[in-house]
Amino acid sequence: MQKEHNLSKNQKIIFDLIDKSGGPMKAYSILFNVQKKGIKAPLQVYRALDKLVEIGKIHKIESRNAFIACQNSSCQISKATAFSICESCENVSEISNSKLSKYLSNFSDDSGMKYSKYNLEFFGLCKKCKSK
Amino acid sequence: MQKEHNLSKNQKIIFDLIDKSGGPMKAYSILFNVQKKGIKAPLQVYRALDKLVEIGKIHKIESRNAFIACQNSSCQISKATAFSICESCENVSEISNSKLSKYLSNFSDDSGMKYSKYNLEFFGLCKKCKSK
DNA sequence: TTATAAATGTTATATTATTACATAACGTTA
DNA sequence: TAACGTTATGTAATAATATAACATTTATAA
Ligand SMILES: [Zn+2]
Ligand SMILES: [Zn+2]
Ligand SMILES: [Zn+2]
Ligand SMILES: [Zn+2]
Repeated sequence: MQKEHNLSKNQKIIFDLIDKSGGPMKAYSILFNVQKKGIKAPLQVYRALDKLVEIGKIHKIESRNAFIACQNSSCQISKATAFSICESCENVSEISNSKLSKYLSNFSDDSGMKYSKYNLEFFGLCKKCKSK
Repeated sequence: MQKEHNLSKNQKIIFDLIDKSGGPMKAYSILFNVQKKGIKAPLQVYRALDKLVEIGKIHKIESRNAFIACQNSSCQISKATAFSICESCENVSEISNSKLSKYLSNFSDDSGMKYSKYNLEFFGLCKKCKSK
């Protein structure tokens, strides 16, 4: 059972926007879209984004400086994320593959470092773009 | 046998700096450090960085907006990169593990997407920081 | 209630990266 | 060598991404 997070007003506005968009959104595009709802400053957006990332409702796509709603109901803690990114249309989707996540979560090398978190980004061409 | 890339003047200055630093460096810190050598503008730095990334002499640590010299002589093409990052001291090292790279290079899911590239970042505490 | 933490509002500023345009150096081959 | 195309450089301006600092309000809970 997951912990229920009661989102605050700004957090809810911003999460709903990202979630409905169905894809990755950039911070200033989010800002532009929520100005009519009274969120006027970048910091208001970044604070909500930080919190949403922290509780796993969204993830940051590091290579794109963009944020996407979690598409994987079981990953509320954002400690093990994997994405596939189309380099042509920039479509992004979250990879939910238990073998992969098991493999990476258990990965260790000879550095003596214990990894508590990872983020993996795969790049390529999606079906649509490949057939063009 | 790898292709020999003759670095241009600016590319060489910037690669040498990053390489000697032994760790990740940020673009504007690089800029500051090479101003005495005549490189005065951000764009000069970013152009050299782009080229160095393209030919695999350096990699970008996406989660840190920083650049590190390739520590793995065999990865001149930057298509399959993995790093371990200490969240306390920000030490970064490139992971060179043939099992891991084989596993990820061959990874495919049911999306019909063929992945030509990946970047993986592991996070945790390094030995030193753990024992503090 | 009272204190504590979490969230908000606002202004300013810092950091990271690109556009646009002009010039110079380099490598190839006629 | 001369002409051509490609790559690299120089410079100024600006765009895009993100945080600092400070004041106030709202939610949580002892
Ligand atoms: Zn997720
Ligand atoms: Zn695509
Ligand atoms: Zn490398
Ligand atoms: Zn450390």
